[in-house]
Amino acid sequence: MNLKIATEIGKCLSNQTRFQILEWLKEPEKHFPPHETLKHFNDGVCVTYIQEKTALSQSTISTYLTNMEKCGLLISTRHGKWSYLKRNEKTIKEFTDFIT
Amino acid sequence: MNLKIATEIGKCLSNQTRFQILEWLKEPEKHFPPHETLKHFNDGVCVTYIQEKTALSQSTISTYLTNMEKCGLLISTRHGKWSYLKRNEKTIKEFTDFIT
DNA sequence: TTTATATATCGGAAATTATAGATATGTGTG
DNA sequence: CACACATATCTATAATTTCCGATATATAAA
Repeated sequence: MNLKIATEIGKCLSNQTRFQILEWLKEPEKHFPPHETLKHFNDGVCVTYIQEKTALSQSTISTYLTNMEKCGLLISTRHGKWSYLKRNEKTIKEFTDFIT
Repeated sequence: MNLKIATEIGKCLSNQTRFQILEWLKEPEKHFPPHETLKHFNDGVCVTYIQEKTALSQSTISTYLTNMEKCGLLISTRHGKWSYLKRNEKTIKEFTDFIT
């Protein structure tokens, strides 16, 4: 972790919706309905579910999630036509260690 | 710690200068000259030293530091005409716990 | 009380971010 | 291949943030 990346993460955490998404993804089963095709949350939650819950537009949420992945906060996995997002606990730890 | 305050902290960490200040304040003696009047760093570093090191204007740094104090990242202590800033480790810990 | 120094606040121009709609791309299905 | 659906990217406008100079306030010293 370095200052530049840490600041990029800070930018993601400077918006309530993005911060909220990171919180929701701590416990996907508690905040999202089960996936019909994929029977588990091992790779996180699909973009559509996250988008519906935030009530922001699809393009906005897609951009948010892309940026959160770019700076390492999230990990994206594609299964067929769906993208699933989960927390990247390794980077999150590096970030909190960097602050502390 | 709650989402709103955590996001305010995120805003402070979304700017490289502010993030850098928080890092410098981990080890004041390493990054700043000794204070002439105050013989220790127990209450942190004065605004002027921080401002000089960043090379941004006095008004900008003053605003930065005020905001960082408002959201709980820093603690401000006045000694005479100087204000000294130090990290608020308690809030920082609450923030990192909130993320994790 | 006047002056000098340290910090805070105000007002505004420039830069960046937020957010949406339109469109493009990727992928499974008929 | 054509279609439907999930996601990504492009473009543009509104909102927010950055950052400064000017000015105000607080405190100490003369």
